[in-house]
Amino acid sequence: MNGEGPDLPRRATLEDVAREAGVSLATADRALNGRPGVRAVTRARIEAAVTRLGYRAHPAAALLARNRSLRFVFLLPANANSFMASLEAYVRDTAVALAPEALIDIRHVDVFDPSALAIALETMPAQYDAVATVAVEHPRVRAAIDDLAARGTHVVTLVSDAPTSQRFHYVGIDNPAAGRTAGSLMGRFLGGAAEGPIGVIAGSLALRDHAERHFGFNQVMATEYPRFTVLPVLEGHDDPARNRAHAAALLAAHPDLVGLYNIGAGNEGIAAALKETGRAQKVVWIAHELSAETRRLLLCDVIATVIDQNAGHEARSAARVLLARCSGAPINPDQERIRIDIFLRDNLP
Amino acid sequence: MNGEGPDLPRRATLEDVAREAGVSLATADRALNGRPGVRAVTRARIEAAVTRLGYRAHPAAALLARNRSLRFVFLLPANANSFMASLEAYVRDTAVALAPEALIDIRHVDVFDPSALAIALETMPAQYDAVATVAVEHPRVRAAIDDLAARGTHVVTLVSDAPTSQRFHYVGIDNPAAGRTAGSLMGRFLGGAAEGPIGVIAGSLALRDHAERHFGFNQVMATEYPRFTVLPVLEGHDDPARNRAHAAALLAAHPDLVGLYNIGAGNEGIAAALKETGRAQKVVWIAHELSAETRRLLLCDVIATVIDQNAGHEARSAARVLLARCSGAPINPDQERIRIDIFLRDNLP
DNA sequence: ATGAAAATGAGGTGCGCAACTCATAATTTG
DNA sequence: CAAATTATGAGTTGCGCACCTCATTTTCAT
Repeated sequence: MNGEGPDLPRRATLEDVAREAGVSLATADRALNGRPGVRAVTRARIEAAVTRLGYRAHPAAALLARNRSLRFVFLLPANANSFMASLEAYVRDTAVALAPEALIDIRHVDVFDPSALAIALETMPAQYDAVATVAVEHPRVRAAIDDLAARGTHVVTLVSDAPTSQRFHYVGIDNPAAGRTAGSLMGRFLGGAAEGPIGVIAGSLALRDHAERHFGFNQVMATEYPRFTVLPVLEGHDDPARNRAHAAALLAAHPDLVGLYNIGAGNEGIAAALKETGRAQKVVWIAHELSAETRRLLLCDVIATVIDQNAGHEARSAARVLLARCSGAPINPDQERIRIDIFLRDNLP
Repeated sequence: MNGEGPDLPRRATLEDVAREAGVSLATADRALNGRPGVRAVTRARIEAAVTRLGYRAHPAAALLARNRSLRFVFLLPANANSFMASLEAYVRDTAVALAPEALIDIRHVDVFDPSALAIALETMPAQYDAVATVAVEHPRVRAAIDDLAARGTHVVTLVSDAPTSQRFHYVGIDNPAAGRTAGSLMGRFLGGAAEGPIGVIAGSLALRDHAERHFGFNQVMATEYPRFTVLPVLEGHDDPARNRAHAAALLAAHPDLVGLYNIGAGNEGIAAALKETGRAQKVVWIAHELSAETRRLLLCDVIATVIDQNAGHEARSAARVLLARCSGAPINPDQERIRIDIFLRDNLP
C-alpha cells in the first residue's frame, strides 16, 4: 500500500491568476472570457500565468455566476420506429438530468424529407445555443447547418451524419463498420454451411446509414466468404408488413436460404414469415438495434445476433458534447465514442 | 415541426420551497440536509412542498457552497497486467476531469492477498468519503468493507465484486454471462467442425471472475454444444511464459484441437505457441480484454473474437457513482451498467 | 404551571465566478 | 502636444446554496 500524501494544494482561483500575472481580476476575467479591451501582450501574460498555475475555471462556479441555462434543441423523426422512440425517451431523461445547466427541447421533423429538415434548421429560433439533429446528406440541409454554425449555433449530427457540413461532431456509429461486422458474423456463423444464398432486407438504400451498412456487408462477404451468394437488397421501408412479404418471397424462392441480414427495422414481419414457413432457427438471421422485439427473438434463438447502437449513450453523449462545446470544456473522445455493440442471447443487458 | 414554447418556468429554489411549506429558509435547509432539529411533521410538510414544486437542489450551487472537495481513494492491484494498467490510467484521467468536485487518490495493494487488501481497507484514513476497490471474497475483506460502510464511508467494488459485503454498488461485468458469451461464440464459430477438443486456460480459478467465466463457458458448452470436449483448465497465472507452455502442451497433446478459450491475461504466450506450431488461424481462439496485443492478434485473425469490459467506462462509472452517492444525487442505472463487449476485427474502436 | 429541551426564525457569510460600472492610466492619433 | 481612444484597475452585485449564530417560540415532562 503506497499512499500519496493528503496534501491539499488548494486549487488556483482566478484571483491567483490575476495576482500572478500582475493584473487586476477584471482584466483577467476579460481575457479569459474573450471580452474586448485587453492588449495582446497582457492577454499573453495572463495565459502564461494560467498555465504556470495550472488554473482551470471552476465549472460549477462559472455556471452559477452566469445564471443562464443553455438552450438545446433536438430534431428527431416525427414518425418514429422503435429505435427512434427509445432515443427520444432517452433524450427526455437526459433533459431532466441536465437541468438546470441546460434546457432541452425536442422538435419533430420528417427527417426523410430533406426540405422539411432544411426548413426546420433554417427557421431555428436564435434562442438556441445548440442543435442536435438526425441529419441527411443534402445540399440544402448542409447549407442550413453551415448557416447555423456561422451564426454561432453549435450543431451535432445524431445517428445519421452529414459529414460535409460544418457540424462539429457526429454522435453515432460507423455504419460501414457495422455492415462489415454483420458480414463477419454471418460468415463465421455460417462456417458449417457449404454454400447457399443470403437474403438482405433494408429500409431504403437512399438512407445513408442503410446504404453504408449494405456496402460494408457486401464488402466482407465478397472478399472473405465468396462461396455464398448475397442476393439483391429488398427495400421494405422499415415496415413490418412489407418486410414480411419480402421475407416470405425470399424463403419461397430460395429453399436453401442460409442467411438473412436485415439492415433496418421492421423485424416483426420477418419473424412472422420465418415462423410461418417453419424455418426459424434454420436461417442465420442478423438484425440491427436492440428492442423488446429483437430481444425476444434473440432469446428464442430466432435471431442469431443483434448489432446495436446504444440509444441512451447517444442521447447522453449528444447532450454532453453540446454542453462541453458551449461552455468551452474539453470533450473526452473515449467517453463519446459510440460503440458498435454485438448482442447474443448471453450478453444481453 | 411541433415546438414546445420558449416558456421559461424559472426553476424552484430552496426559498420557494420554504415559502410553499410555510417555514423559514433555515428550517428547509436543515430538513433537506438531514441536520437535526426538525420535527417529523415539519419535515413532511417540507418534503411535500419539494415534490409539489418539483424542487431539485442546484447541484452546482450546492457544490460551491459546500466548498469542500470529496475525497475518493481507488485501491488497485500493485502488479498490474495490461488491463489493470489501462484501468489505472483511466482512473487518473477521471481524477483530472472530476477536479475540483472530487479529489481521487490511487493506492496500490496486492489484491490477490486477502489479508493485505483487508489491512488496506481497515487502515483507510477517515479523510476519505468513499472507496473504490478491486475486491475479493474473503471474510476479513467483507468485514473491512462492512466496517467502512458502517462508519459512513461509501464503498463500491470495481471489476471484481464482494457480493456479500455492504458495498452499495458493483462496477463491472457479469462474469458468468461473459463466460456464457464466450461459450456461445465458440459454439457458433465452430459450426463447421464436427467435433474436437477445446482447451481452456485461466489465470487462476481462485479468482472469482475467472471461476465465474469458466462456469458460464462450461455451462453453455455442455448443454448446447456437447459434441465438443472441453479440456480441463490450465492455470497460467496470467503469465505469458506459463501460458506459452500450457498452450504448447495443449497443441502437442491434441493435434485436432479446434478451440481455445483464454479466460485471463497473458495472451502473448498463447500467440507464440500457436505461431510456433503453425496452427494460428486454425484454432478458434477467444480471448478477454482488449489491449494493444489482443487488438493486433484480432486484426491478423489469430484471435477470433475478444470479449471486453471497457476500462474507461468502469473508471468513470465508479467515480460518478461515488459522487452521486456522496452528494445524494440519483444514479442512472442505464448509464452505469458495464456491458460485455464483443469485438471482432470489424468493430474495433 | 413551570422549567428544561427542542424546534424554528431571522439573518449573515462566503464559495468562485460572470458581468457589470466608473474612474484612472496608458497609448495612439491628428 | 492635446484630444480621442483604448486598456486597465477597483469595486459591486448576485447566482443558489451550505453552514453558522443567536434570539425567540413551541413542545414536552414533571
